[in-house]
Amino acid sequence: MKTKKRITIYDIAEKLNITASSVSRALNNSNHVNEATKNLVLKTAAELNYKRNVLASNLRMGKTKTIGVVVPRINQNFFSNVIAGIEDATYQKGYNLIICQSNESRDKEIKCINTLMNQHVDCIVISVSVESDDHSHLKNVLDQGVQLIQFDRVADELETLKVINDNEQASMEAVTHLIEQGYKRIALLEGPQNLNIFRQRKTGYLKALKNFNLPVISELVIENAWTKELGAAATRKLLSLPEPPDAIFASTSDFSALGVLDVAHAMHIKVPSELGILGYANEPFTELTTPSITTIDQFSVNMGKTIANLYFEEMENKEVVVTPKVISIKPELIIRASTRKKR
Amino acid sequence: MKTKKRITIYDIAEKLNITASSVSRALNNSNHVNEATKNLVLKTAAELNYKRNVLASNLRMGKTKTIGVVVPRINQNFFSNVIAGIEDATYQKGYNLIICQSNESRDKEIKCINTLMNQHVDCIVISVSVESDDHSHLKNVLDQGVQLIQFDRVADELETLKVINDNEQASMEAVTHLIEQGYKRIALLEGPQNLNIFRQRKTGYLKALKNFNLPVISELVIENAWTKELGAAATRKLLSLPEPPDAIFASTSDFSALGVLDVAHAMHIKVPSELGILGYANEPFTELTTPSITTIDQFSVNMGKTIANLYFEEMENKEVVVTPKVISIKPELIIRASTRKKR
DNA sequence: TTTGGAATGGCAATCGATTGCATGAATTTA
DNA sequence: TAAATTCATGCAATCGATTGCCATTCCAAA
Repeated sequence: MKTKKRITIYDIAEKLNITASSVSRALNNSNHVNEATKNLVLKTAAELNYKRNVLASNLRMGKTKTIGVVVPRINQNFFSNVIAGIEDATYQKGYNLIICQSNESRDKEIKCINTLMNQHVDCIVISVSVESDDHSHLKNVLDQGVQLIQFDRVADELETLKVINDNEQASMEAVTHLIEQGYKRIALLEGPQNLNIFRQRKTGYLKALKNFNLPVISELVIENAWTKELGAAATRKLLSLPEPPDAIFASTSDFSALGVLDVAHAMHIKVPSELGILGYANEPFTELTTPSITTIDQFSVNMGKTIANLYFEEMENKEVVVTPKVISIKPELIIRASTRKKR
Repeated sequence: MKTKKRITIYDIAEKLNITASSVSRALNNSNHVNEATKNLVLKTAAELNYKRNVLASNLRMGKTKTIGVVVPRINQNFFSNVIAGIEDATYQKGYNLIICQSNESRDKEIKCINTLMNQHVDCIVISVSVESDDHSHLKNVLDQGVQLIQFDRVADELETLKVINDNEQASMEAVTHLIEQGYKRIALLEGPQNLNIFRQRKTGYLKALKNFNLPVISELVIENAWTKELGAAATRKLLSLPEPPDAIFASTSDFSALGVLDVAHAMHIKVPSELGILGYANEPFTELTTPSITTIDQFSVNMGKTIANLYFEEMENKEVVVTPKVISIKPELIIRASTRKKR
């Protein structure tokens, strides 16, 4: 390991017989240096292959051009897409990304936040874990003066920048679609209601029913069916009711919709003629199942880019105190075979 | 933004009427402090909610407890799984992860490496982009004394730590399986041959044919068919041959296998009876297609953990100059419907 | 000729934590 | 009792970059 000593501004200064101050000013394009020396410094810096020591710079400046991202799971399609979007946009501005996963655990989430704060990130982007009810750790971030942007799963009560989907609207459109296809007894698989996205989706479901004067049948609303397994279990229960549903809206995820489909297959129930299935998130696999699954696309990569750009905008007019900004992205219903009852 | 000033070791020192040196020693559990003062410092630090300024520490120490990861695409299942695995293992050791994506571009890859080097990461983990033939930018990393770990797609000629899959073996097993199922004219969709993983998979294919004394039919080997679209195009070409293949090994990815399947469906060719299909990577969707696709699992999350642990091992015995270590993970053939010709 | 101001650039402190060396006290050994 | 150790702590430099303040030079206006 022959670690040759890195070139510093002092090396440049020495070579040019000036002080480090001037070198620094030249490199930062300050107008407190002569144009000639500025060029000289730039030229020498290039020659010596000088690289600014960001560690020193960060310490001095108190900022790191780094954004911390906390998601429940990195390897979940929606989240990895959002991250890809963020990376794409931040990269262009010379920002770095530190990624943490909370594994849906409140404890780990808190630790992630602490780590990121210790790293002095300039901004934290988070989609909260399912366990996180109390958001004091997020409040801390704000108190420390660090920018906080929530996305997708957000804590409503915290006044932060937010980038969300219009879950209610999407859900309403989805259920409306089911009704228009002629489904009459529509079941809802709902997610943990402490997360607002799942509450909103439920609201959309209820509103759609109301719009068409359909009754809300409580036995058709299943709590906490947000994994493939839970979705399957819920479906078994639903389909063995005296009056089973003729459609199931897995408002939690495409994975639970997949559980529904599996059970339907196993019970030889025809989809979509006997049972309509609708998922959420437009996971890649939804167009590959037989039948393909109708679902809702959240424009996840785009969401990531929006988050990044929101941050940069805020940075630019940081003096102006804006009311907490919320950007809502309208998701799109992707109609596929699993709900095409009418031909 | 009421940024209360952070507590530093000087604040603790002042409060206890000692110097910052002693505080630092106490916090670092040095044995150059009295046990009593050490405890006192620890207690006061906790009371004042002291957090070490890692920026300052990093500058002084010249290391950052940060690992940089460069992958072609964050939101590709294999890579996001590997990242998840790395995160999981590094998190426990208090390390951070900076993630970059090269987007399969050599230019971007170089920029990523530079960024990470500027950030003084302790280690760079990379799976090279398809465009990267010349690896001088990686050599640079080594020259600067930064640990470099390659995985999956590796530059053979660079003497670094490597974590790879035994592609040749896996490929051979896959083709052997096809032969044993009774397929006789087995086509190969191969990837860009500048990447060693694709060369190895081809070698495996050739070896399997040889083992069974089957001829290599050059028109059944299609170059550069590594996306869904290219896989589909290749399939159309193959199936319109005077003597078409009875099986296609999409050695590049499950996506190209998906392209094969699509074309087979469109041409009303029965899978697996008339055409066997075999993919690579065990993407989640492969068990959801009709028929489900036989593929090769790479234990991606586990691969990530292996990478992280390899780094930590190396750290511990850094004095010992070990010959560049290569860890090869044996992938597993997942046999599904798309190749079950015999019943 | 004098004065005022702009343009340059140097000095030194600062951002916090770490650490080699020195000092002085306490303890042990001869 | 004197010399030799050990132990605890302080001092000051260091890691590089940044920046407020001051000093000098030079030119233009009065």
